Amino acid sequence: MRYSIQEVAAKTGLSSYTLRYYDKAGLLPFVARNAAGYRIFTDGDLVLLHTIMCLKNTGMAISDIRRYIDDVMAGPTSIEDRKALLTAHRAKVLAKQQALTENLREVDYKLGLYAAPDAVAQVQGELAAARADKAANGLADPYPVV
Amino acid sequence: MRYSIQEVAAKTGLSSYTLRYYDKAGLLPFVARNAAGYRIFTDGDLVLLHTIMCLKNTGMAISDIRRYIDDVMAGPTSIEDRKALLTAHRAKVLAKQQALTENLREVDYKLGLYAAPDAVAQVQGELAAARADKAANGLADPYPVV
DNA sequence: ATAAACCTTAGAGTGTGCTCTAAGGCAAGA
DNA sequence: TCTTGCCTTAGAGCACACTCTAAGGTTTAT
Repeated sequence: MRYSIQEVAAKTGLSSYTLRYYDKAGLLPFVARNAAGYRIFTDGDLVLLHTIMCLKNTGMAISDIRRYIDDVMAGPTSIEDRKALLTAHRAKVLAKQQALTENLREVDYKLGLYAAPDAVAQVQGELAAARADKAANGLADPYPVV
Repeated sequence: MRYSIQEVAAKTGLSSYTLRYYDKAGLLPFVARNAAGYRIFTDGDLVLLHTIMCLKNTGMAISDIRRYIDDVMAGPTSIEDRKALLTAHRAKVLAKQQALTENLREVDYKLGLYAAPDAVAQVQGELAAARADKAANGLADPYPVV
């Protein structure tokens, strides 16, 4: 099957602007053109585009995705570079996942506090502590009077 | 304890530029000033700054963090808004975590392929399939000859 | 008193990833 | 043939989160 840029946009959820931007950035060197210069995507192109979106969705920079695509275009000789690229990327994603989980725990703690039956009392306690901290340092109270 | 902007920068890992940017964006209305206009941070301020970094690290936009800080300044009357804000944020973070995990599985699949003993053969197979896909659609082969 | 090292502000500049506009070519139906 | 609606490009514009510069005031040590 052959697909126009709008069809690919509909299939992937990317805008046609974004697809052209990716092409301009060197991410789509494999996409063919017809006699008029229109892009013609094939199913194989969609598989590669899926990989690109996968890397993008895990936070890889466009410049690094480009390096990966250059590797794919180069064939089997680039396997070592692909491995290095993806291994480094994988480590970054794992670190990000862990940080996300830790930070989310704190958000959950706050949410638990706000959902507690004595939420008002607890929040008032926090506010009192913050005011005491300012007073102990000889600083004005920045919290509006309730 | 009282801390200068540089001391807070060293403690948090944020630059002094970023701290001033956050202040300008309304994220630090609770930070006091001395007679000369210098910012004076207290330990209580660092707790709030930690919360700000926690929200930032989970991908919350500055404008939403500002709304949360406005809530904190307003005291217990804003508990419902804080709950709404954090609940919505939590859902987004969970969705992001899940997407990250799914996309990482595909990266891992690719890595497994490249690490396999027959990696070269598999990559050559992929390349052959991509070339066949182009040929089947009457399109030129974009892959350089090896 | 003066130099060095802080701090302040306003506002300009940067990097990333889009997002859109303008000007024009191509395709298909009335 | 004309209109409508695609497609193309180059390049401008935008949103976000910083990051830095310039000009000037403050603090501290010598």
